[in-house]
Amino acid sequence: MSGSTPRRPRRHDPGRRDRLIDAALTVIRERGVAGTTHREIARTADVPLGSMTYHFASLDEVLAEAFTRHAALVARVFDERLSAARDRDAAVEAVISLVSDDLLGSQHDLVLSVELYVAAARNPALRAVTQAWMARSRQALERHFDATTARELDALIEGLVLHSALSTDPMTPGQIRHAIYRYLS
Amino acid sequence: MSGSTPRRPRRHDPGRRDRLIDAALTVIRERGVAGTTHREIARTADVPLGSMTYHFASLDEVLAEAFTRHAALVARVFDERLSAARDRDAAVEAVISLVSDDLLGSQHDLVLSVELYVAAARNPALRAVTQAWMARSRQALERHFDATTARELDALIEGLVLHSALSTDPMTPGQIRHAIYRYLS
Amino acid sequence: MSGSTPRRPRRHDPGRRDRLIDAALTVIRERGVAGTTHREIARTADVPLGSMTYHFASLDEVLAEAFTRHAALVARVFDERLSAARDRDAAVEAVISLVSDDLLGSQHDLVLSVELYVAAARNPALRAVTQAWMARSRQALERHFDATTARELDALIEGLVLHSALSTDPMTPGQIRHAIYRYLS
Amino acid sequence: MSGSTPRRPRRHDPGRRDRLIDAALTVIRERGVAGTTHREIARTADVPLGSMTYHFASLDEVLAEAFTRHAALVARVFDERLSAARDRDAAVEAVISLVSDDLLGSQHDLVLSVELYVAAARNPALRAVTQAWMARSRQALERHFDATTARELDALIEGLVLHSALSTDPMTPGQIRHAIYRYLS
DNA sequence: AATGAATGAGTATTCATTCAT
DNA sequence: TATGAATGAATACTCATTCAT
Repeated sequence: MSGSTPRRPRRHDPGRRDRLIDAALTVIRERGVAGTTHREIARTADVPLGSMTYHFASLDEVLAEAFTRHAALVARVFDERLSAARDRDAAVEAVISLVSDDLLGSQHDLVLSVELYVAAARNPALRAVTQAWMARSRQALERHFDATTARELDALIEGLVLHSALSTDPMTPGQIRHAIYRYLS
Repeated sequence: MSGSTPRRPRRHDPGRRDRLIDAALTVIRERGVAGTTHREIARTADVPLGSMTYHFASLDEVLAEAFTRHAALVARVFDERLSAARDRDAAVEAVISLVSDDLLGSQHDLVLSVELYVAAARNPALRAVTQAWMARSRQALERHFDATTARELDALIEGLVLHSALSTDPMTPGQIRHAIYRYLS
Repeated sequence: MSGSTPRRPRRHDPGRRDRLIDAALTVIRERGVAGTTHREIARTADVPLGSMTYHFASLDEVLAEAFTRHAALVARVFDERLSAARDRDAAVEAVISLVSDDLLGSQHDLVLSVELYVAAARNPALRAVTQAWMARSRQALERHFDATTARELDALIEGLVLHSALSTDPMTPGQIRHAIYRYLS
Repeated sequence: MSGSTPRRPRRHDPGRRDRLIDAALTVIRERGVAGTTHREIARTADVPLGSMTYHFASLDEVLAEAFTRHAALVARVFDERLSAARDRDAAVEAVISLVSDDLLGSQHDLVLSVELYVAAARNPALRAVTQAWMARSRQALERHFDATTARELDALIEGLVLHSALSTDPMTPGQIRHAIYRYLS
């Protein structure tokens, strides 16, 4: 308990707030929102507890910042994949690889997203984050698909990801491709 | 301090365990898994705190029982809707009404389901519950659709429900119908 | 810090709530309301911290109970002194000895009373306690004096006590007697 | 996070220490000594937190300065009222109007005074302030009354003020006048 | 001369769980 | 069989004060 902690003389530390947000994302991934506490984040970032409440007014603020960052990262991938597609066929491929490679590839972010959904159900501040995020991914899809299709496709992607996230036998890339093709055919 | 507590003389109370599970579901719905505590459940069921640990070995046991019951209720609706369908067309209508009426109709159970998904991500005992549930709804769909279609359809349903649950403008029944038709066409 | 605390195996302890209220009064006397914390009270009563919040919903509740008890004790002395007086002269003597002996005699209760006054200025629950107490002491005085005199006398008593409490040279019994005589002459 | 904080470019600011003392008095009035913190004072004065410990060695120093200023203000009113009185009758009127108008007129200073009394009970530095203050108001009274009368009158004033401060039905000016007349008759 | 950042001790409160009756 | 009392670990958050810039 004691003796193992090396001295930690780090008075001047610009960018600490930033590192704390990253640490929060790590903790949410590993322990869930329910297991995300000031202490756990501080420990993960190797920072004294008091530092948390210096940089953030409340734990909710930390969560909101963390999820905002997560949503921005995922949304960027969406944008990049879809803006790189030159025609509809390429867009379909982009969606498939988005789900197979980006979303399901990293167990990590997948759990994060689901955590965010649930947290948003109780926390209005977080709900704003999810909604902005949903809107942004829909817009990315609308580069290539009409509004109705974009919306439905977005829901299908959500379902495929969630299902795979929770299943013992998640869908293979081939199965993902099949489902999306079928819908978009 | 006195006078406000109504008498509660219920020493012999068969079925109390049962009522506690229902109370747990109520609390999960209203406060989320994170806000579900022995105390809150006991208060909701109007039962002394000590009664909780008398009937359940741990809070996790309570959660598992509660979610098992919830899953059974939802699965039953799935079964009933789909077994009532005489042909594929009727099955398609059944799926549509399942989503529009049963799942989205009651905000209640919708939140409950998402809560379960996330809780399952951390808790192996709960994961078994979700998986049994997923398997069962897939089976119900397989009465009318081939295995691949059933699986994909199940994911689509999930996505539509989740999306609507979190959106400020949830899909209308007409939009739900459109999405499912399109997929099954 | 450790090693000096003897085992404290006291699971069954009826009357604990009561002892906690007394402990709270002790702490208020010694440390002031500002220095009265759950921890300090628990330590004084030699009881685990968790016990405090088991018996009281909040620290304010503890304060209210403690001051209510204090007020009741002081009011009782008032009642006894004054009801023992057979005529007006005896009543005057009773008031004098009340101030000199009972109120100023014990530095203890004197500080307690002033603490209560200030706490009441911010805390409506405590204000109710002070007001009930004021009313009661006025009633006791009204056994022997008309309403106006009772009220004014009550204020004079307050002033004499407060002044003496804070002064480096508090009034002697003779001076107290002189002041009261002069007013009642 | 941004945009809401108005610019505050006040590097050179003589008289800041002074403004901080006034801000402290404001905070004590509104939140009590218990609620008076570096942060609250800095916020009230619209000054960075670090400025507090730059100008004052400790919070106690701030309190002492604040109360000293408060006592000086009240004492000045005492002096002015009483030095304006040309004879004993005028002095009696002066005392009455002191209590009715100056002390009870402004709820403000009334609470402040009582706060000071209690704080003084625990804090020797503050006790010196109250005692100097008491001495000074007694001196003012001694311009017109003998030493014993001055002392007793001072206590009566204290009692009338405290009583009125805490009562739901504070004394009317007429009642104040009656009490003081009776004592001085 | 002045301040934003940092920190560690402390606060009220919640809670799962244990235990004596 | 049932329960009120008890407990210790944990939680979010506050704050006086120190320090590097």
